[in-house]
Amino acid sequence: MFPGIDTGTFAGPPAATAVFTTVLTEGPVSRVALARRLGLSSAAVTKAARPLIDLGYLHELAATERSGPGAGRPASPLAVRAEREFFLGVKITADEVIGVVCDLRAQVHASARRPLDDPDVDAVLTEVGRLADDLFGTFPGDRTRVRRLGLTLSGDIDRGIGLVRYSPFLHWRDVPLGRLAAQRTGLTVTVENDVKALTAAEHWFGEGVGAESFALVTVGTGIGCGLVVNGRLVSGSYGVAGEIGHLTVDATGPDCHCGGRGCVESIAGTDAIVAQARDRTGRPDLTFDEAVALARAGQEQVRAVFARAGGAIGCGIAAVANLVGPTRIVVSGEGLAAYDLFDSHIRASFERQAFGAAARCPLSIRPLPFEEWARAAAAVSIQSLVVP
Amino acid sequence: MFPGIDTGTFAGPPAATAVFTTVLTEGPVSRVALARRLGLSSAAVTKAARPLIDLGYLHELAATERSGPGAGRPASPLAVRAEREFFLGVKITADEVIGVVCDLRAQVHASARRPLDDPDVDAVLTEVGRLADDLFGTFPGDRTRVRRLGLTLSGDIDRGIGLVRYSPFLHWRDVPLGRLAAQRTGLTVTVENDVKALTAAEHWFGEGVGAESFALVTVGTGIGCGLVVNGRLVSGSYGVAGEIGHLTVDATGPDCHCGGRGCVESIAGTDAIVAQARDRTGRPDLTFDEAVALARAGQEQVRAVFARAGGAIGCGIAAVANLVGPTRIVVSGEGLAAYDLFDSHIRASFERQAFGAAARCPLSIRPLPFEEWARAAAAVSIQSLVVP
DNA sequence: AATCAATACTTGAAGAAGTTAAATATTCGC
DNA sequence: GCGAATATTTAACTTCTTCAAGTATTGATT
Repeated sequence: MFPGIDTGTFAGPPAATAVFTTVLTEGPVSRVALARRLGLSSAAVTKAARPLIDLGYLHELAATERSGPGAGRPASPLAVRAEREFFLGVKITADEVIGVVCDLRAQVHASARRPLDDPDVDAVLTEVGRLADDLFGTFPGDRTRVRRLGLTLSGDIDRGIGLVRYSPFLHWRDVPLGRLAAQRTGLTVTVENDVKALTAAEHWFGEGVGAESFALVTVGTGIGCGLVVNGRLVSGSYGVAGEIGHLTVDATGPDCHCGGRGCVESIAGTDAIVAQARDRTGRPDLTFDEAVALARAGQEQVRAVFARAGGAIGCGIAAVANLVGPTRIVVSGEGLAAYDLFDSHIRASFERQAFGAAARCPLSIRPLPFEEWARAAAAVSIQSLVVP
Repeated sequence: MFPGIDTGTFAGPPAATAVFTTVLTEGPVSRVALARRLGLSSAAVTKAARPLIDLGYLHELAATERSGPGAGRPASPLAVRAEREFFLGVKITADEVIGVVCDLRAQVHASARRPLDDPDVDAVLTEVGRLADDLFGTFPGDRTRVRRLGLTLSGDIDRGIGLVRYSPFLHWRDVPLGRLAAQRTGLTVTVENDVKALTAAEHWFGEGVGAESFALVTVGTGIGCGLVVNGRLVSGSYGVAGEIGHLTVDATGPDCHCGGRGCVESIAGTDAIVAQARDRTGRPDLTFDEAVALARAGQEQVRAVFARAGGAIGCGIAAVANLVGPTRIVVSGEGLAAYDLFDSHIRASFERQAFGAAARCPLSIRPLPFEEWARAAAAVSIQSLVVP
């Protein structure tokens, strides 16, 4: 059972995978509850759990206080032994690499970042290696328990073979990043698109837990979206999916760099907001932060820019709700540092444009801690251990 | 094996279901090809196929001419015996019921329609019963081989329990149509939303065959969309999915009856087109057909109305491509009687607004034969036999 | 024509994964 | 301490699939 667990794979019977992922994502659960949840017999759960316990991935919690009617043997819930294994997660951006060490439950145990001034593949790999060293330096746990690394970056990625098909900001094409990073670090590497990783992380370890379908929207320079439908991440047949930033919301709106017109991003992207704020205030050197400050100070024209942006984002989110009907939607991203200026406009626009019962979809709007992106990379690495 | 095949269920081992659906949707295939396609051993395919052949659902085709390199035993491909079983499909609209009899491969063998002048549940059931009698009257095959009925109508449907939660045009709420129709007809009944049914039908028996993800857009009074993602029909957590008609495409556009603004439907729905055409021509009694005639005759103002409508539909379709990235998209529906007026505008708008590689998604734009909706109902019934 | 290599399919034994039913464990309320 | 209730384990059995070996059928080669 789980023959190759120490050589890097974790392929067991389907029931074992199901049991492990359920315990991992839905906290301590008793065997009977698992059996009901997964449609298995409790005997099957007992059998599936045994090797996982023996290998140290799961353990039994002390019997909990009664919750039911009264009588009966108390349950001994199964829980994940989070320190059984640790994972490196690294997000690569245009100007820095950000890394964390997480345990099996995606809790962060160490974090670090390094600047990046050369987009060359080799230079990036070197910095990733140094970042890993930095992380090992501050990581208080047993470093022999780190065997996996998750890498994320924006662009067109083939997760299956660890290939970066195209990265616009690093100017990479067809870089076999997974293989290269594995050679450098000696770790088992998973590569994934950053937004998809964040979506997967939120689906397994965040607000998306238990949702059959789920969407995560990131607001920033670009406006992106990751989708989980019927429990699976949506990838898009041509590599494009969740491109909420280029939905048309205003046929008479500004031209977009994508060639379209009135795209969400051309109204609500960071650059678009700055451009509009400069235009309205007549200050051609205004920065985004200054625009935020002006809006917070009550400058009506700049506030209107943010209101329009929030409205466009709301329309985009409503489009997601109308088309795929997710159980819940999380809105996040660096751009949401200006959270307070967006929130109400996003909600108002969403509620107006969501069709019928789709408006019942709960919206969480919250800024994102900086290391969350790296944590998502680690989360993808955790997934790759559990569901290869 | 397949113990209840004659009592209405068709639940066999997973491999058998997989083999049958693959042969059904992807035409005659040899056992080896099936094994490769499904990730099974050829032994498993042989064993799974035996009872299906014995029951008369599959048969072996004569060995085909060589296609490969040369040597080797020729394949005896498996094919579906289409006349093994027949299916009734009925679409219920506001003013008529349309029905067909299909074989296992969803080929139409008889078709009929009856007017409907009373939206009362009982009256509709009576007409469905009479329609079934009409169909049996003209059906040339063995009517004891008809055991299933598929019913479709627009609205909010729970396929699992055959419940019509809400039908706007019949003013039904929570009608257990599946149970009622089963009592009347003595058949095993499946109920499904009409657009979802059409999507499923196209996915199994039409242009969507083999596509991992697929979208079907219907243009008419309403503008709807059915989605298949990762091989499964998208249902929407709150019962809403594929609501392409209420995506915002023009923030400064007309108010929509849904409460939103600039929705696709408020620009490209049949009613919206008529209203705009009346407005532009100053003829308050203009009908849709007259508007089509004027446009075809070259009346520029009316042509512009159709152009704008096509543009809005193209934006909606681009939104689908950008968000879920289907392998292909079929555009169809009654409204496409005016196909020639829409086509180029839909394509142009789609190509402009589809992001990057999403524009590679092939678009089929074609009008829909009237009985296609009823055939889709039969197709859903076929599915319910194969995958209960 | 006989043989060989290639490919398709079948068979039977062995194994994996799950189920049912019965046994065991642990608690509460009396 | 006893019985009812609930959780977990165990063992026997069923079902499904694969593996390995064998059969079938063809084209190419001798």
